[in-house]
Amino acid sequence: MSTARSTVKITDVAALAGVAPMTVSRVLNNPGQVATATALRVRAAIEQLGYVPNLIAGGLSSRRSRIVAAIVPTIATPVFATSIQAFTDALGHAGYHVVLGLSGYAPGGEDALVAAVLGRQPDGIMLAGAQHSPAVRLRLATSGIPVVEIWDMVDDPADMIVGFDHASVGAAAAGYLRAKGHRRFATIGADDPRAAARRHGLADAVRAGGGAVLFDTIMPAPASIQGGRDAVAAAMRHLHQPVAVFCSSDLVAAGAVIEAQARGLAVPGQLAVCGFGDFEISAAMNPPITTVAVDGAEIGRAAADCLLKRLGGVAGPRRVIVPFRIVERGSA
Amino acid sequence: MSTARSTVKITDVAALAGVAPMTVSRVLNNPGQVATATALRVRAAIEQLGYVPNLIAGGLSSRRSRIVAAIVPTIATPVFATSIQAFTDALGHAGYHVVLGLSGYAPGGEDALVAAVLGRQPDGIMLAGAQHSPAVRLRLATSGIPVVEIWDMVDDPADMIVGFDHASVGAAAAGYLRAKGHRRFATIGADDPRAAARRHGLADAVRAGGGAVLFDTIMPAPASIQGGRDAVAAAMRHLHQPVAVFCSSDLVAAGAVIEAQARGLAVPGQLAVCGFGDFEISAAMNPPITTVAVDGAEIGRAAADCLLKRLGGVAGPRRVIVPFRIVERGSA
DNA sequence: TTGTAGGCGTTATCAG
DNA sequence: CTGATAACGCCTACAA
Repeated sequence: MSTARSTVKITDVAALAGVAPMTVSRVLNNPGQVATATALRVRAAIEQLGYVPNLIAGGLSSRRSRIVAAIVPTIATPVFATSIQAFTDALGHAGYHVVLGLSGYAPGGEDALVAAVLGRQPDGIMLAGAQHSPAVRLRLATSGIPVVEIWDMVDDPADMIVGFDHASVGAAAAGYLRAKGHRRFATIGADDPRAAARRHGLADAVRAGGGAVLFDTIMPAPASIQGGRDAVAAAMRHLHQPVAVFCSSDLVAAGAVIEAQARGLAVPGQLAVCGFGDFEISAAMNPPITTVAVDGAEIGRAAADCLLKRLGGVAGPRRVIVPFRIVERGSA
Repeated sequence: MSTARSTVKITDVAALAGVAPMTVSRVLNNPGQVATATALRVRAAIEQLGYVPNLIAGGLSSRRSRIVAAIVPTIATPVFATSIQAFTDALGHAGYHVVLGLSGYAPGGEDALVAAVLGRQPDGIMLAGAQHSPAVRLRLATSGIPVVEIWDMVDDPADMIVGFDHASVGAAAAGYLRAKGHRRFATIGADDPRAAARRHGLADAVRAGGGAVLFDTIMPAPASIQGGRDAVAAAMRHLHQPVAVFCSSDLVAAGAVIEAQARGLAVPGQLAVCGFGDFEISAAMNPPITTVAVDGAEIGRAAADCLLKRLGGVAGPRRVIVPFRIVERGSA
């Protein structure tokens, strides 16, 4: 490859190879349609000129941008970061690029972002959660492109959805903790809709079983370790008997364990702690933290698969349930 | 906004508003040039039709994609995630979208990614680190677009660079720990070039001061809490006197503290621990972890500023040094 | 302040 | 298997 100028275009390659631009295009996009000898000459010319196809022009012409948008509240927390990582990897291998949109946790942050990103003519779009404003839903519907929602599960997704039911997570945690003999509960969680669903799932199951939820702490999203510490510190002013705390995130759970230990409370004896997410920190703590494990990377991969299937014209499932499971460790 | 079909284009808006397409374009891109009354009619038409400009077409025509590429090894670790978060936010406010590229830590992962993403005709590109293959450097140079490297500092950046010198971080940590009376050291770190530079910076300073580095542990990148635990567990078979460990990441440092506590070693008495990054976990641990703080979000913001300045035709600094500082806490 | 003409670089389509 | 032609939807440049 020579030190080519930046403006090598398909016509330059075609001229050097002695073919029409269309043939160069075919070598790149439909190699099977081109005679081997011709393709060889074209590839040599591409190499020699350092030609990089202009995907903007190609996208305009073909009406396929080969871009997929991914919109999540934040990537500064492991939940979405792992999914985005896997999603981007999977799509990258298929020749797609991911445009990242960070909507924050403020209501309405999503709308402007979706509008802006749709102007990019993405071939598909991925969104965190299944709760979107009517404006967003309308935009998605009129855009006509495949949509995958992730990290949630509802009966009526906008299009496709990959995740699990959060209320069931709470119920499963309640079942596990009850089986361990706990009857008094507390929750600590971030102010976000999915965390709320898990909290309610736990509370409903606990009450149905004759237990009690003595204390709820809600902190601004995203969840944090320090938030967990602070919440336990505050709760200890009110709670004078052992409880089991269900945390909206393993970060919170880790904070709860740290604060308990700093106060000389036995974990799980005086404070049993159950987290959510199975982040790395949970297995590495001492005691290791019992948690509800969800494979965020698998969610990202599955979401990419859904999109790629649809873009390939294959009808895939509308709802993909990625299982969660309770990982019993030392903290509860 | 009615439930418009997906293919509303600028000519539709123009027809409805009774103006030329160019006037619609001006309303969107150069509002100052259009009479207020005209602009009002145009905006009404845009609203009514639910028009979303096709940025692909606009980009092809204007030769400005309003896309910026960001290429980092991973976002599954707080280091780059916070920078990407801030970078994306800052550019989003200026009307740019970020295309995310995840190169991994394997050598050569960057090359294909840069080539592919340059086909997208980004207006600028951000890369983690200042060490790139000759192929990548050539591509960047011939592309002619602004480049910002982040999280490193060298004399000869590809173009612009925002970060700090990693050897100095190691030296500063050594200085701090020596002042605390430590003479025996160990390092635990990920196998990545910047971590290596910090390690060497520490080792050089330690030796220059008559101290000794007794033990080095290198783990595959990215760094992890469990990696820190394992490293301390392994080191304890060889070390029978107190040492100060310098960790390549606060995750590693947290693992070191957890493992030490699990073994009944006093921190900092028998094992002093210094981390890097000032991630949330460090302040929240007990004892809280002494670390070298770097503002990853500030790096992302500054990188965005550099790019935006250049794209706006303003000459900015080539090298922006984002300071680090030692945060003294309980672990060292 | 507004409009007209032309082209951005590629690919769909149809013809050979 | 290869080529010619005509868009794709918008914006730059110039003209009125």
